[in-house]
Amino acid sequence: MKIYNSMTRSKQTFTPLREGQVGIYVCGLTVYDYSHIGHARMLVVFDMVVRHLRARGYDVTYVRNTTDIDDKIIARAAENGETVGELTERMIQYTNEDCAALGVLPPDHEPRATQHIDGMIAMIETLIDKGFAYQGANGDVFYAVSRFADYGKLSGKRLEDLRAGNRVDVDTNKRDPLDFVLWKMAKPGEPSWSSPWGDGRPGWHIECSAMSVALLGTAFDIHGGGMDLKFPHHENEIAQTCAACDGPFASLWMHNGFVNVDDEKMSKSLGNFFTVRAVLEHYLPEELRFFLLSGHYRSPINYSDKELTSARASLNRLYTALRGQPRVELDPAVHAPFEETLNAAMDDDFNTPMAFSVLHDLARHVNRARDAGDDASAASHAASLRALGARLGLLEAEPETYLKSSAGATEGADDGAVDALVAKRTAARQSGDWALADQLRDEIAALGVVLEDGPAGTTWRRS
RNA sequence: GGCUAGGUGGCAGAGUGGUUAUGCAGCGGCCUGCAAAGCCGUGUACGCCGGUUCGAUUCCGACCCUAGCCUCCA
Repeated sequence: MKIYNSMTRSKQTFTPLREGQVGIYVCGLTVYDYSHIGHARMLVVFDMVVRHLRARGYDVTYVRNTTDIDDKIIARAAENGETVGELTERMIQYTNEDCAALGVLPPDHEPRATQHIDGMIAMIETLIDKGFAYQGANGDVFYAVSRFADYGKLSGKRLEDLRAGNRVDVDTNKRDPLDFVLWKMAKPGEPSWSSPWGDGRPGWHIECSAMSVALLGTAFDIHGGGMDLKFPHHENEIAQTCAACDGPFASLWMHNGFVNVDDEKMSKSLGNFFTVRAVLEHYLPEELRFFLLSGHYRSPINYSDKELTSARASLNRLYTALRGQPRVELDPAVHAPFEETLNAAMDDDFNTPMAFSVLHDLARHVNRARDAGDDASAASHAASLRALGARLGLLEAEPETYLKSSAGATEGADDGAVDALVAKRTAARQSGDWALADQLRDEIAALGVVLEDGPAGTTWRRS
């Protein structure tokens, strides 16, 4: 298996530190608001990665943290007139709901920053003892970036360049403007923990260093997160963990690309911000998952109605092939070549677009066999399609249910009402009243329902 | 300005030193009461300019353009 390593900027053969076992740590969410489709991509991408590693026989320990203490959380809680705990608990619940909808399996460990404060304090103490950190005049503890020789290696930046392009306000508490905070002294009324330096709370970067070390040890296989986390977050994590623990940290760094809207980065100031729940008012969760995996995980993808509609069309084709196919055992002779192709695609740095083409290929085989009257072949190809779809967390719904489902409200046209209209039209067709039948079809179409007259009768689906 | 990714047919999006990606849309055919779905057929795409090569979209160099990061951020 080959995976692109952001650290070396090349695809490399993946060899776990311990044979057959993979430890993966992914930077999760800061829970102060609903999750948006950018978060969804990160969640879905690493879910896909973990699913594939497991399918290939690795015993995976997947850790995805939650940042539940942070400036924005404190500010938002105050705004809402609720406690930090109430806000974060609520947002974690919402995120879990989003994950469940998107077929994102729960990680093995979901540490929260506030559960690991002791580990963070211990790590900061070690960094101070080793001369990598110091307390500023205001009491905050900072990491001395210049002490860490490899600083900038991941993001390809040099300290001089960073200083040259520095736009950070001069902070007289720091020795170097690039130094970052490890421990922040509490302001009155803020949540705080006692520490050797006084009451305060951890800086963002130390959280992930402490949590990853606590759950996976100092050295583990894969560290992931969004593109934007590469600098400074991951750079700082490396500086912290390597300095504190005297050893190698993550072997491989994976970064997923962004979700853009109208070819621009999503941001609240541009007003092009989409939360997962807002999108799910118009599209099925599986459509969103399909869209998020339809491009390579490192490439940017552009969110738009057109793209989501296209995902819907693809999924309709796949489910239509599955529709009416009996569930049979996999036929190894049929399945092997397709599975091999899918594995080869996924083994090559998780090439999901190519994996998708295997799914479409299989759908064509199902349809072709069905049209040729070869029911056994159609059924076994359908079994393969289901199995390989499941590898990607797709096509696991009952086709009939999926095709009749709709993201939005069905506006009074529930399944029963549609069935009744279809029955009426069937009667008209049987009596040869094509005019009435066509009129009824128009009425049904106005409800967002497409009819398909087949030899076994009329079926319908929501478009 | 520095760093990092990219520029592929109408759209989206893989990939490859010479042979079909795939999906959507289009066109023709089959099927259908008509449709829909499906099947079959159908597109001399690879930013620009040089170079290497028998041959480059694929390798090398220059150029142009785009995006992300350099500030909280998936």
